[in-house]
Amino acid sequence: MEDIEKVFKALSDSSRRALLDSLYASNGQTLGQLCGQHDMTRQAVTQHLAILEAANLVVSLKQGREKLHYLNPIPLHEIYERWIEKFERHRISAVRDLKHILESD
Amino acid sequence: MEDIEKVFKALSDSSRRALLDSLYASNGQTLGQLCGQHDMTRQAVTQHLAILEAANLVVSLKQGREKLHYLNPIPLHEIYERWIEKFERHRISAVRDLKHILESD
DNA sequence: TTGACATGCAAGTAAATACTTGCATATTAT
DNA sequence: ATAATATGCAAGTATTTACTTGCATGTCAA
Repeated sequence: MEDIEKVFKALSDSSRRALLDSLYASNGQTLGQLCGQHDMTRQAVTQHLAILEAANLVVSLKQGREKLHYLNPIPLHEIYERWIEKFERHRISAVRDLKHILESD
Repeated sequence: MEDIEKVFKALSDSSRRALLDSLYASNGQTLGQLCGQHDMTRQAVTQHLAILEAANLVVSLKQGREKLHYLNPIPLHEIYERWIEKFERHRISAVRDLKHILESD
């Protein structure tokens, strides 16, 4: 799968976005800590984290028997460069044009 | 479904992202024109466009027997505000910190 | 008004996805 | 050493999703 495809698919699930929010609030959490904040089984959290890691949105590091999880903002930056920036550039005028088009029916 | 959920799900499919690219290259295309550029059945394109419309990424307008499709950049802006901007703010330092963390194992 | 064209609608199928369950392995503390 | 803790692995299930198929409706041109 293409890299950016993995990122979008990872972000398309609300449980995974909630995990990212947890890590934004407190970076470097263990699997157990993340489980404590979300109403999912540990295995579900593990699988979601694996998808986030495959998308490179999360980087993990084993320390003893614990696994620490860190956010990586780079894939979000890539989405910005590919899918936000160019639309953002003409956003105001594009919305104005769109309104005119829709009014003319 | 939450609004931003619809947007992420809409963006998580490569066929739909390709349709957005087509509309970015040439806004206001009919269903038939979009079908001509993508190796999918008309019905598949219709269903993808319905998902893009439900996410408000595309706005359509019937004109006679044709249906015209226009990009709407607002949902992308909302993703930017909710999911990109705040990570972007500390991106450089966050990546530096991440490297140090990963080097220390 | 008849035929060609553009799109709509809905049921069915196959594949992908999220989640569960049960057991296994590795690390730390007593 | 032993028990508690933290995580890994893998098979099974249920839901969602993408896609196909077939027919229906609406619009325009000759």
